[in-house]
Amino acid sequence: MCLVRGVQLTPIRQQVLVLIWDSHKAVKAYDLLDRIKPQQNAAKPATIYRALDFLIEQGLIHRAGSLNAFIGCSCSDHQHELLLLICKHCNEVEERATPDVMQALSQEFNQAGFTAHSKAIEAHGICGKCSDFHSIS
Amino acid sequence: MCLVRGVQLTPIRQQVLVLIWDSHKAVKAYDLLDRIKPQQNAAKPATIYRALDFLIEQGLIHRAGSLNAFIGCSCSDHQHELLLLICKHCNEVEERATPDVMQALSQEFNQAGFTAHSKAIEAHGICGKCSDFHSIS
DNA sequence: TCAATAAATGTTATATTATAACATTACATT
DNA sequence: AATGTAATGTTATAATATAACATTTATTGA
Repeated sequence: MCLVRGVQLTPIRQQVLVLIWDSHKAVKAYDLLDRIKPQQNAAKPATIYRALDFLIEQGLIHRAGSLNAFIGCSCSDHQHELLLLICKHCNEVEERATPDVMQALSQEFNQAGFTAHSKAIEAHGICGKCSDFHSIS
Repeated sequence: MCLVRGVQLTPIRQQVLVLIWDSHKAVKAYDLLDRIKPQQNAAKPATIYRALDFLIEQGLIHRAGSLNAFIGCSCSDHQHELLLLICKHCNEVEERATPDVMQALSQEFNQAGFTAHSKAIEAHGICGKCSDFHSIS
């Protein structure tokens, strides 16, 4: 994908991307910094934030504003405007493409005369797995 | 409203709320800290963050996660799950109640088996006023 | 090819945002 | 008055993020 776009997925950027995809939880920048140290001994905050900026620009990850954390984008090649379902219990983040919601949103933008460049929806609550577990036990 | 709920809108909390409502832009915590100093000489970060926590709990303000900033909630008495339209040009934030979007969202939660406790939608772009201005000039 | 340019990274420092932990005060209830 | 609770004061520090400038690496174009 990066090849096609003529941008470089350098080792640092790739390592950060892999670390983010290592779990389905939102990851903090400084956790990434700690975890990239074995491979990038000289890594500093700027190292991470630059990689994050790049990955966000390319639509490969999202910033979860409500958490000050980052999460891989599972639909990078098509639209990556999506809904993040953040579980308070297991901390996993589910991403969903939401055509209906997005269409309703677009209408709202039109009504408001607003030109949207980016949009983000974040919901906090309890995911299916965790509520199943609780109701069983 | 706070009376009805049996919670205290103390001077500090009220002053913070007023300061937030002083503009329709999202306000940073440390700006609030500076601006409350004339009235609350002893104010420290904790002073502000405690007031902000209270106001968020009561649904009187929102945290705009994508900005690390805070904005008054114009619909505190009914549902305060809403859409924030953040203008990159004038920095004003318009809030809109969005029944259609919220309904589509609820369906999405059902499908995902997700129990939502809170939801936030933030859009970045250019507001009507600013795009009018640009197209005229 | 090689100089010029641009892109990425290294490095140091610091700015910004937020919370922890414990002390004190204010006020209500018994 | 004693007790409890909510709010605030106070000090310190943690966590998140960027600025600014130097150096290295990749790309381009003569």
